[in-house]
Order: sequence, then C-alpha cells, then structure tokens
Amino acid sequence: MQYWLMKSEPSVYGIDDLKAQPGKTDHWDGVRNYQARNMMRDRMRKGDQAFFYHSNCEIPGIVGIVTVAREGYPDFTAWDRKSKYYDPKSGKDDPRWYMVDVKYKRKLKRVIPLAELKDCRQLAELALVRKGNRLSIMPVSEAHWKFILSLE
DNA sequence: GCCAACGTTGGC
DNA sequence: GCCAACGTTGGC
Repeated sequence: MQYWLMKSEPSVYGIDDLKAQPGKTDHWDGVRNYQARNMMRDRMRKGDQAFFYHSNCEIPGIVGIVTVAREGYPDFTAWDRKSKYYDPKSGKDDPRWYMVDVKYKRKLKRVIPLAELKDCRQLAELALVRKGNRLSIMPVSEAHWKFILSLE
C-alpha cells in the first residue's frame, strides 16, 4: 500500500465538497501535468490513502484523508468542449489525461499548515516542502505519513 | 497582486 | 534537440 498527497484549491474543490458527494466519492479531474498523470494512471491502487491538501488559500495545509476508490481511467473532462479542462489533443482512443476516484475518509482534527510542515526537520525530504515543487499529486513515504499524523 | 520556479510550446 | 517565450502554480 502506498501513501499520497493530493492538492486542491478549496475555492474550486475542497474536502467538504468531496464529503458532500453521494457515497462521499468523486473523481479527481483536471490534472494536466504529466508526472501527476503518470502516478494516477500507473501507480495509484485501490485502497491507497492520500492526504487532502488545500492550496492557494488563507492557510495552505493538510486537511484530511481520502482513499483511492477507483484506479486510473481516462479523464473525460478532457473530451468536454464546455469544460475548462477541455484538451483537444486528448482523443477518445488515445486519452492523454487520467484520473482516479477518491473517497472521503475523515478530516484531521485540525488543519496542519504548510508552514508547520516546513519547520519539521523530519519532513525535510517530503516533496511538498521541497523548493519549487508544484506537483499536484505526490507520493508520501510511510514514515512521513505516520509522522504527519502524529502532529494531528 | 507579486513573483519565483517550473512546465510546455514551437521556431529553428 | 536547443532554448526563448510564454503560461501556470501557489506561497506570501
């Protein structure tokens, strides 16, 4: 089993939006970065757990936990002309973008802010706090996962 | 709103 | 294949 971190802007789609979905499950659409796509398409497995991270907001940080409910499949918003994620280069027979489904598990007891994560020497190697990392989906080691939960 | 750090595009 | 120009991310 693998652990992940998935970023989203709460003004666009926050953890409460996921929680409000039927079955508390939703597809994770709109990822338009090849590295992140590859992880969803090739490496995320059903049952994997991921931190839900709020970016581009007042207090960026980890807010909750989700589980992977469905493994990688084509991101259909790339085929929808009306979607802001529409990509004419993604064909029906050769989809360029992929997504997974995630299910809400729980919120953390408190938001763990990015600023706090940056201050932990135990997390120095965590991709999230490394300079210039803009990946919207990244792996988290088991040791980092457990440490972050210990901050809760 | 600013801007650093990336990623992508496209001319050559 | 190089690389300049451009677009995006996301913290601050």
